[in-house]
Amino acid sequence: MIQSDFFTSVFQVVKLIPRGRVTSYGAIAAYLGTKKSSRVVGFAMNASHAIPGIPAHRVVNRLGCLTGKMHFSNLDEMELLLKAEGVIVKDDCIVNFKQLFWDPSIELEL
DNA sequence: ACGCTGACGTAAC
DNA sequence: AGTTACGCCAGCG
Repeated sequence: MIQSDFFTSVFQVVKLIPRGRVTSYGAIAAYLGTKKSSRVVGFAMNASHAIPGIPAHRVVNRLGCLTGKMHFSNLDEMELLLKAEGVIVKDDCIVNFKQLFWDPSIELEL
């Protein structure tokens, strides 16, 4: 185990995010059963920098805003990647976030 | 070794 | 209904 179980769980869920979809920290946290640990989920994403295959750009806050873009090499990186997948990003926020929202507690349940 | 902060979200006032 | 405070876990000062 390179990361803690919680971190690993987060990574697993994030890696399962389909292309062109996005999810929120809270959704992942809720899926893990610790919705109060949403902060830790975001923090886990920080560790994702060392993990290839972790589309952190697909993970945004519950408002659909690219709050984590600042942590990318280039601020436009996250936004660019999302746009490349068909995600409409305006003012660092996903316009059709509700439409592209991918909830693990729902998608994975089905 | 102790305490603060941090890519959020919910609860309480 | 809006604002403030708190909780979670781990990394870093």
